[in-house]
Amino acid sequence: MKTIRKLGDVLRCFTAEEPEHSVTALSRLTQNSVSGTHDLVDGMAAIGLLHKIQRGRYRLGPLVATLYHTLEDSSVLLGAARPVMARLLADHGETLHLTMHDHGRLLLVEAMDGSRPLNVSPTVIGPHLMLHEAPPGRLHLASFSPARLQAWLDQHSRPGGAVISRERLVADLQRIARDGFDSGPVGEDADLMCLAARVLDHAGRAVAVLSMTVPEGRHARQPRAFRSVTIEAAQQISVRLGYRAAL
Amino acid sequence: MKTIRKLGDVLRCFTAEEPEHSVTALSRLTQNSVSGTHDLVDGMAAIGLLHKIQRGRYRLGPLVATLYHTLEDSSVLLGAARPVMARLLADHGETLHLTMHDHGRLLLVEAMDGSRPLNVSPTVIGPHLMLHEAPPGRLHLASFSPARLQAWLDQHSRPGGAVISRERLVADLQRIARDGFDSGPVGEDADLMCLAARVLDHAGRAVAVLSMTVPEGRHARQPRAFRSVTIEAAQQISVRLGYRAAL
DNA sequence: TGTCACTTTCCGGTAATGCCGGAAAAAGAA
DNA sequence: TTCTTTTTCCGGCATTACCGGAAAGTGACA
Repeated sequence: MKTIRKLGDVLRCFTAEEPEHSVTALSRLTQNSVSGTHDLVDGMAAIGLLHKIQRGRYRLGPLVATLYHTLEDSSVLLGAARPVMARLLADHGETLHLTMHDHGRLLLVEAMDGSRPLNVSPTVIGPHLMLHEAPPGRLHLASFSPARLQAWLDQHSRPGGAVISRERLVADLQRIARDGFDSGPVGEDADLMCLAARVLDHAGRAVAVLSMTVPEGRHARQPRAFRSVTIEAAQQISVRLGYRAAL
Repeated sequence: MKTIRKLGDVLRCFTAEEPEHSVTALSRLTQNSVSGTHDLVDGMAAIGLLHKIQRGRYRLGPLVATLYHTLEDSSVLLGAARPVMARLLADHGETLHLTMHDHGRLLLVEAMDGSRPLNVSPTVIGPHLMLHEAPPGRLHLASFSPARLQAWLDQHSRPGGAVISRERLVADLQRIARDGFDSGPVGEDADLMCLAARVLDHAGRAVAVLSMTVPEGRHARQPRAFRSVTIEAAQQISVRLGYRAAL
């Protein structure tokens, strides 16, 4: 299904930072011919996935909004997570994210903006991050099957490498998988501390990750408290999904 | 681009009422072979547009949420409409919709739930409606080019027909285009009164329709007031988009 | 206004691949 | 278990997505 993969590549080019693209820009980004990209983009605009503002200016289209509304109405995960996240936000005012992963990519399902005078921008966590670069992604990695993890590592730890020490990462992931929790900076930014906890569904499968990202200063004052409220909230979501802790 | 059209067809099968489908169900709905549908759905799940819950149970996927968040952050229309709609909701408490259209289909961009004891369900307006069945869609039709309207009519007024009187509809559309406003029931439901007004962008093009749907009883009491607040709100959105009324 | 540089759009030939029916595998139902 | 239903896999064929090149369109600049 080459067409669909390309379609996905094109869709992923549209981000909050770059919400608008021309045909040539997309063809460069996706490494395809201009004319081929034109056909693709034209089709996507025809079904409403993209919207053609002007000659050669494309943005995400109205179908995205339509689909999102049905997702919103029907997603058990969102339904379970929203109230818990809202409560967490009300209590602590820190920036929150709910993520999933998809074929080695981090997907942002829900983001809530912190309400404090000094708080973390909600855009720090997003699809632009490699999985291993921040706690949410590492938690996703930690729930990969061994074979899948192998494949991911083979793909990303090769040349000069995104992953510096493969052995180190694997060891970390084992610990993370055991705890269902990870914390650390986001990428290289030592001013941020991201705390991430696993969300499990009724069958005990890892379906998502809840994370709270706070300024390192505030975190340093009471690290254990932050850790426990994050884990606690993630567990509440899991329970709402039908997970029973003590089986 | 057959693949993309099919992809669109599949996506549109997912609604708030039917958020989950099996492969065979989708193949029936889209009138394609089971195996072909399987390939398609598999690919869509691979890029995250769909999510495979279990063997043969598909829902919309996390990519939809991700894309929506970037749309939300970047869409000038949403940015302009949201505050106006929120204000309108606060003032009157009636159910609101912001729609666009796409190749003869009604697309729901934003919906806000009424806050009164008796109010209209937000699901009455949606992609399931034919364009001519409710005021928002008629307003979209009214801004079609003559040729495009011809094509649409040819397609929908044929056999025993969705459109009963073609001449009547055309006359109505001319009036609607002139006023930038339409009101009437939603489909056959005479208990509902939907008031819809056109939203124009900086270049004076019709980009969306704002509508307010109220119980007929409340509407009958002060029809002119409802009409004017709806038109007023739509104009506010247009102005926020850069439209200048008195050119 | 005319020229130039660039981008988008159109178009036809061809290699690739999406599509289909049929078989196998998996999951329930009884 | 056995039977039924649904999903998944597979190979061959026809369709079509893809590409390069040409044409049309757009904006910049003098």
